[in-house]
Amino acid sequence: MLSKKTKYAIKALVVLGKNLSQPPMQIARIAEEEHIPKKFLEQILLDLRNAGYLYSKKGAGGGYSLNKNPEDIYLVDILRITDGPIAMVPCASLKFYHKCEECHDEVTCGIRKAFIDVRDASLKVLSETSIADIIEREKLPA
Amino acid sequence: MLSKKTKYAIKALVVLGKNLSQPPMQIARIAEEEHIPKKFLEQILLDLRNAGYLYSKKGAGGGYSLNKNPEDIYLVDILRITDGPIAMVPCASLKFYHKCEECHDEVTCGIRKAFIDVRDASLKVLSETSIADIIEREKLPA
DNA sequence: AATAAAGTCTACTATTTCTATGTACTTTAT
DNA sequence: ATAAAGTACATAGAAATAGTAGACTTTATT
Repeated sequence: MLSKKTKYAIKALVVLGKNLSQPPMQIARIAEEEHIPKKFLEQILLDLRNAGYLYSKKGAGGGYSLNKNPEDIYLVDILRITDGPIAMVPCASLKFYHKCEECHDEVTCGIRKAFIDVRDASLKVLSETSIADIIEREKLPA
Repeated sequence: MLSKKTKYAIKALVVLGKNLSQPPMQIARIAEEEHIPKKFLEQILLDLRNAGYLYSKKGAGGGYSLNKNPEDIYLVDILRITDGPIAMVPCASLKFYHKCEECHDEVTCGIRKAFIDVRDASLKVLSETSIADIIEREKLPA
């Protein structure tokens, strides 16, 4: 399951993606609109900022805006920042690989091989879906 | 991430799948071979049994064996028993669907649509991979 | 019939991870 | 100078996961 952190991150990016040409948007406003606890959202936006996806401005009239085009922000990127690995087992992870403690022999492990396939399948979708796609889909009928 | 419960369940099923023609195997032996806490494994095997995947026999000489062919036990089934939903958001789940609390309008929700795609992708792999496949893969070179 | 070897069932505890909040600090516009 | 914002770090609270305990039932063996 996706953590709330990640869900909030995606929601915030979608909101900011709709706010492109406007002045930066305050945390408090995003929090209110999306029903996200403000202090929690602060942390999340900071993570996204430190990862290069957001631009922030301090002081009066400050706030957050996207630092990339919505077409160039993919779900994989966000998930990896907020939730970590995409794979369901650490030994099948590309970016957060580490050995499973109890594993005898990783090379022949059939479980690992199966979950590498699962990872590849979800990775494909997550790498093809951008914030722009999500915004676009909200305009369409179900 | 896969819970340890699920990982243990898969390992146990694989062991039992290799034990097909032999007499039932004791929990203690599976636990030892796979380095799984025995009492924890008891619960897991019980779940798998109650779901119809294992046959059990009490008393001296008792133990567990598969109640289906390894070819007919798919990863999806196991995950759903031990971990629950395959989807990453409840509103995109087939078997464990429920509304996301904070969701305004599910029908147009772009996040939901994206994660339905993700679910379909992983579901496909998980529904195509059986215990027999895992056993088969362990025999192959990396 | 007695015994020991197994699984069953329910409840509980411990640990970890996730979610959220609190406080003090920095930057910037007015 | 002041107020409006973000930044940083620490901590608390809640929920899920992992693991443990103990009493009970069934069955093979003697």
